[in-house]
Amino acid sequence: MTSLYALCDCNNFYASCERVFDPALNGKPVVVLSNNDGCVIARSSEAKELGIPMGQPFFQIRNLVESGQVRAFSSNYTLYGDMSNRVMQTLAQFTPNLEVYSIDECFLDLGDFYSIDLQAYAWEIKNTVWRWTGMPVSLGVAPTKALAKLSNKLAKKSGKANGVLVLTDPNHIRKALEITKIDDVWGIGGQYAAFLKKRNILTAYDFTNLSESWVKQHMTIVGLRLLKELRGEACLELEEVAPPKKGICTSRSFGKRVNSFNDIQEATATYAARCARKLRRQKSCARLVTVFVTTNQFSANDRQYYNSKTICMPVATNSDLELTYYANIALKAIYRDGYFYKKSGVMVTEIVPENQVQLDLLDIVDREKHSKLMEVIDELTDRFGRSKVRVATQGTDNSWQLNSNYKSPCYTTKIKDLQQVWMA
DNA sequence: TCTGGGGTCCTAGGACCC
DNA sequence: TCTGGGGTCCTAGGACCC
Repeated sequence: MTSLYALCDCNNFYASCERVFDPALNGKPVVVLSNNDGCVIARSSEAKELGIPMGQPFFQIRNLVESGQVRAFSSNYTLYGDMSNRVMQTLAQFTPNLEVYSIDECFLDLGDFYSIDLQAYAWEIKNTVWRWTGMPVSLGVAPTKALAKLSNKLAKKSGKANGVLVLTDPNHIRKALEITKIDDVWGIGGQYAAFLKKRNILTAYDFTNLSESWVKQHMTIVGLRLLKELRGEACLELEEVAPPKKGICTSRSFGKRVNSFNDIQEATATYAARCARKLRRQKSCARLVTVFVTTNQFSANDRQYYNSKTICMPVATNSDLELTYYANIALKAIYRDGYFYKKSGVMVTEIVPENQVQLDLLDIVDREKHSKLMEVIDELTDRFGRSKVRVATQGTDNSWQLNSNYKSPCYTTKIKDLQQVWMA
């Protein structure tokens, strides 16, 4: 039995999300900015044509935005997450087995659909997603996940394919491998691409002609799997349920330079509480908490400082109160006066399922009470929004918070924002 | 030439992804 | 003035054990 996968990928996802709710943006260059309005993380095709690269610092294109040539948006993850759910639910109509690979990508297992007209089926998927959600997508269909990825990339690039490419014929697969540059292969990053090019491996096809032992020796077992996948042998399985995360991190750059302990303390407590909430959402607890702080690496004038501290807590927890408490102790251990800080973060690791926490006989925390309190806090947060209820250390001033000066309304999730659209 | 040998666990670091 | 924020897996090498 041969395998068959489709990779469905939203075109310019964040930019397209902004467009769905504001058709006036159609045909115009649109960019979406990272947190803190720092740099460009998504571009509409018109913005790409203007030559705006991924990751370009926003201040370098601010003039284009202010002169009206480009529309810029601060990232609005609530909106994007909701749009993503709508797209995935639509895709679920077309196969019982799918893997949500990222916020804008999904693998569909088309297992034994070889007998149907795949070209027509792929077009039906694309058209249905468009009709139901307003999201433009591209589809690549092939016998393995790596080939489906490659096929998807070609579907996007080729005017003839127009967003849908089915690669099942061996001759077509070979042709596709030949015209795919080695740097465009899924799983080949900058380091490996440079390494391979030096040895005159320039295309995906060149790569498939390497020996298994050579690839394994130089690129580990990960490279070997990729080699087999590109040759048509499926090695990567569909992961239908996301495994629980082994580490959870919340970190942000500050909206401005920060040099007061109080501000960093508030930010760090807020990040710790957010980690706790992420833990509760996946029904886990963590034993280790790490706090790090850093100054602005891009600043030539400021004195630089980076440090981190990990604390092993007596009992694995997912309580806001405990995590903010220990994060604060860690922060005090590494904080030094006299620096301008740019970023801090909290990481939790050694994660275990909530119901498998090792208890400690000397434990003085009333865990029953904490867990009930967290339940209430989560409910209030769901209803009234983030940080309406919080630990005192999180503060009320929050002058350290990020810049987000170009945010679109949360069209899909907030009544107030919906009204704004209706009134307009 | 040849310095005992083999197993496990942990960590740091390097590669990749979106 | 201004440069994102998450994650994963794999390997090498050291510590430790018998």
